[in-house]
Amino acid sequence: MLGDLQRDRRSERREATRDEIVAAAWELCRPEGLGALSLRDLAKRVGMQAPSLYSYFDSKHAIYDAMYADGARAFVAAQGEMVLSGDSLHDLKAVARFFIGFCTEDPVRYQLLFQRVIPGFEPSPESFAISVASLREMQEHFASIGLTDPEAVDLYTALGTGLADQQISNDPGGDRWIRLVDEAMEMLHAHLVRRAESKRGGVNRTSPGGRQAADGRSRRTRKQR
Amino acid sequence: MLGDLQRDRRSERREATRDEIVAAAWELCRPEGLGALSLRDLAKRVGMQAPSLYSYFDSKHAIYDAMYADGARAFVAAQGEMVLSGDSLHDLKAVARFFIGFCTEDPVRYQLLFQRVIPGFEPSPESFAISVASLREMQEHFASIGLTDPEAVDLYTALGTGLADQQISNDPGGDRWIRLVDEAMEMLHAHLVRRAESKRGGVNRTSPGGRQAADGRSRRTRKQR
DNA sequence: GTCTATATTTGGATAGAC
DNA sequence: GTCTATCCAAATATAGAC
Repeated sequence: MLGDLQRDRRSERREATRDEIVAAAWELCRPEGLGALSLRDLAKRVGMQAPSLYSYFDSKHAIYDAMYADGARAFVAAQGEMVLSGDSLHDLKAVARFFIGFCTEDPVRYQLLFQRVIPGFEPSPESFAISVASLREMQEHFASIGLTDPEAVDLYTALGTGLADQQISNDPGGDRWIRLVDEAMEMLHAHLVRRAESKRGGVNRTSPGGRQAADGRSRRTRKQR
Repeated sequence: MLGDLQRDRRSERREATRDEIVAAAWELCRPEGLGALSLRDLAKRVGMQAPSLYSYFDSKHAIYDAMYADGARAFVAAQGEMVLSGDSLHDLKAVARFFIGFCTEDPVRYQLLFQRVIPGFEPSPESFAISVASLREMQEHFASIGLTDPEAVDLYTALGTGLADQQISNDPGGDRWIRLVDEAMEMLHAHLVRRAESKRGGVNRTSPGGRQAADGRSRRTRKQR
């Protein structure tokens, strides 16, 4: 039992150091992008010699992978903060604001999670599983407001990533596209209502207070932003 | 005069080789992204030794810059192929299809032109000027169909890049988002019409055959996708 | 677990013969 | 303009003392 306690303290310490390294890696990448990460610089920043990092990570890619998992977990956490009302337009806006906010508040994280920029790197199955779960959760949100049509969801994700991407690329730190989020969602909502009227099935016309049954189970498991 | 002729032949040859190098660089980047370019590999691919490249380019960044200029020129050329009718919805679709087609047909080019992925690289003023000119041309297209409101243009670019980006990241080689272009543009058009009705000024409700005076000179010169 | 020392590889870039 | 030879710097990664 005493052995157990010791092992616990040790692995806690170890975890803390790993987290410290990952945090330092983010900071190191912030100014110049993910490609600018080097083990020497990283070690210096946490007060180690470069080889010592190998006590914590097997390779540089393993560090990227830990960063990926970290970013994905941040996404899940932020997603948990969202409060949905059941009103489709309101919730469309809420989810979009959340997504664009998450992307723009840390462009490097966005780069790692959503773009393939490191030659040869892809997240491990374990890290990837985190983001898959969060995307499933997002699809459940969509379903809860009656948004089950795959094409409608695709339209939504295109709008969301487009706004985020333009904001990051062309007005970093500003709000030129962020402030268009509500208008964009109103546009989409109106379109989906019209679409539903002609096709039957789509978003709720008006949100009847209560939540709609999540009748449409998500149809795709494919990775999607 | 004879001297002139000789110099001409020589510089033509030189230009041809430069082009050959740039073309090889594109191919080399295609599989793994821009970060995977190395001078040794590049030289090997064109049948040279690495140092010989320095007869043609001063540095690796100079090669990226030539690639950038090449990509921007391709954009201009493709843009020239577009035929616009003066009908706002039709032209909205045409421009969007052009843009998404251009982006998705060569994701690495998209990466170089529209994303900052190489640590420390930015295009030279001369190369950048090419893309600035093409963006001005695009804004004139917008103005010609009465799309002069900056926010409307921003909404348009967000939609365009979002569709392109999702297509590249989540369905490379497919058409899952490409096939949504027309619907997206109809959505945008309807929105702008409604917007115009309440605000006065926006897109033409219906396209009166002839072109509308490009009254609204583009209000921003800022770089924009 | 951290260090020093070093291996190894691979970059980009230069010098100088031809 | 192209080559060989080489430099130099930086990178990842390993070995082994402490």
